[in-house]
Amino acid sequence: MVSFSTFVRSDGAPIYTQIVQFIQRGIAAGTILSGDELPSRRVLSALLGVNPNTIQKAYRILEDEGLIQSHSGAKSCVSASPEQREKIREQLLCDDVRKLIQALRQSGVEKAEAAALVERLWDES
Amino acid sequence: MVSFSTFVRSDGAPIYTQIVQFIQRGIAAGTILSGDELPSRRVLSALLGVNPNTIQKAYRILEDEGLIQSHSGAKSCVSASPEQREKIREQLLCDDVRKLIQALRQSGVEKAEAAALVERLWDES
DNA sequence: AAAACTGTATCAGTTAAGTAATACGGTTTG
DNA sequence: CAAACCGTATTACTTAACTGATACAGTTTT
Repeated sequence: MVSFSTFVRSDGAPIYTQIVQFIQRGIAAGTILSGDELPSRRVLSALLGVNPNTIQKAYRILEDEGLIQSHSGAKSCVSASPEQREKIREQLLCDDVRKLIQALRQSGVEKAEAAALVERLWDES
Repeated sequence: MVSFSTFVRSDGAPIYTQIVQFIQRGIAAGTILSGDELPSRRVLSALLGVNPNTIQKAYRILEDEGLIQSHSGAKSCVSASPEQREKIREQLLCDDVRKLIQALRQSGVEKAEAAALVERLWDES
């Protein structure tokens, strides 16, 4: 069963987006494995204090991406192949890093300072 | 006069937010200096192809932060003290980097790999 | 002074997010 | 079989974000 105990609702991003990313990153990290059962829409909605439709929206997106499978009546489960996992990991990482690089460049930061900043702040979180 | 020639409208973030960040990062980088005139609401809206109200919203935020000054009838101009500049630079950088670190952590990336990734992707953009 | 600019304010329209209630059919469990 | 769960679908409402159009008063420029 996929655990949401480490899930933290953060900034202004939509909840369903945060849920999608939580699953995606869990798969990328290897924390969430293929075959793992997902909490039902009703259970997770009660757990996170949101509407079941919000969970459904997130699960729907993940299913469209081929990362989970849903069968009417039964619990949904993760179904990410190793190829998908590696692909999504690479994509997530590059997207995140590129976004930071663009921001730092606009702030006049150089390559060396950027890398140093990442290492310095890594342990403070 | 503050130039928007390097401004590129990117992802799904609100335009007024992107404008605010563009100015903030320009000040942090030293590209935009105190005393520089800003394009008027109408001129910039025509330049970027958006509504004047969108520009007004961005300028209003910057004024509330004390980074620019507006006098009814006259052009707005940048008014960021060196202390403000350093403060905003530190804040922007840390916010951006911390956001990345949190994302990479969730994806199971280690500190060394993160720094290496930043350096590797730095020259590809 | 007149024209052309400027910032400011107000109202309206569209879209998306989030919540809510309800219903139906399939699967699992006792 | 029956109860309890599951996924799915539909409709409606509220709120905020974002954009758009217009009008008004002050400043600059000629």
